[in-house]
Amino acid sequence: MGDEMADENISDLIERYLKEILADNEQVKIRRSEIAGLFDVVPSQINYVINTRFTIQNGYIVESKRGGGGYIRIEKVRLLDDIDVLDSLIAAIGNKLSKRDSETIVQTLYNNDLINRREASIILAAIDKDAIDLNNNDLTDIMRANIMISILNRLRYEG
Amino acid sequence: MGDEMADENISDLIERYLKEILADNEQVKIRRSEIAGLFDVVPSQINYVINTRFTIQNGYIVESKRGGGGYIRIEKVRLLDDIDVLDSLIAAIGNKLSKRDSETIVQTLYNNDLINRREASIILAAIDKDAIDLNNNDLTDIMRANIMISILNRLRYEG
DNA sequence: CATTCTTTGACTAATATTGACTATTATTAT
DNA sequence: ATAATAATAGTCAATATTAGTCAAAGAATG
Repeated sequence: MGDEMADENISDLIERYLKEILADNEQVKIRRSEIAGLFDVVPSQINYVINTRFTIQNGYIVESKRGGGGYIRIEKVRLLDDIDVLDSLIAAIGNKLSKRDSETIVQTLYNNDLINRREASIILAAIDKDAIDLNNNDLTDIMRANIMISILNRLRYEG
Repeated sequence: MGDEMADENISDLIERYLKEILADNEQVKIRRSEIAGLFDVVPSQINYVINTRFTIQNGYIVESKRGGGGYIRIEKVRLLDDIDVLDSLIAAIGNKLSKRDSETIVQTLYNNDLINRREASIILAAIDKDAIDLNNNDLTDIMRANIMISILNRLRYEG
């Protein structure tokens, strides 16, 4: 317990390396194979580190591009102070979401000043039954849940 | 290290070069082989850059002529009014929509002041690959098209 | 021991780059 | 005029260069 550095695994080291850069920068842009080479791990371990340690819940958004000149960019975002509403809404959705419940959620977001009227309208259009219909009510509810969760995660941060 | 990775791919550099000219001019007229020579790439790469980055959806029209004195001209399109923008975007979507094209559309909406930055990112969240993924690329593109059209239609009367 | 977390690598997907071949237009020769 | 040649740009498929996914194996934890 006294010497706590010694028991870090490589994923932790990579996480620390990236977060040290992010302490001084709003974002870090890497070439996956370079970082993998630096720590002598397979490239896909970089994905593992990112998926487990740089989530939106932790205040990071990640984007990437493949092909020549490809990269992975990790960006720090400022999380909103009051995210409890979002957390509980996401938890309540689970993996299916009915049209009626989705409307309740949008209303809740509006009541909590997390979205304005126009944003509410856009969200409702995105999960409109005709848009996401799949000739299968269960699949439609799953799709609606996925889209809604994606949007709720977006609302976690400002900008 | 940190903010900048020096290595952008060449296509991005060519795109940036042309857009810098277009920032000050309504159009740019080039000789394909000259630009290719300038960036030390094969001439057909110029076509690749144009086809992937100067589409009508992004507000450019391209015309060219072969033979002696041949050229490629890229022209910024002036979109008439908001409804026209939305109509032409909807018409251009058809029944499938790739991630790349969807990003172009959102950029066009933003450039034409039809949506703000936050609305743009909500829309992108709604059509995010992970959200609408169905283990089937074709279905994902269809779903993306449906959702985008639904949102665009909403914007028509949302004002 | 059971469970969860980490590490690995084979396979997949997306994007960029290249070059051989084709098409069009202008210029030159007959 | 017409035909040949030169000077452009276009298309498409092969190859190269990245990152992503997933499941199995291994390690750590309780």
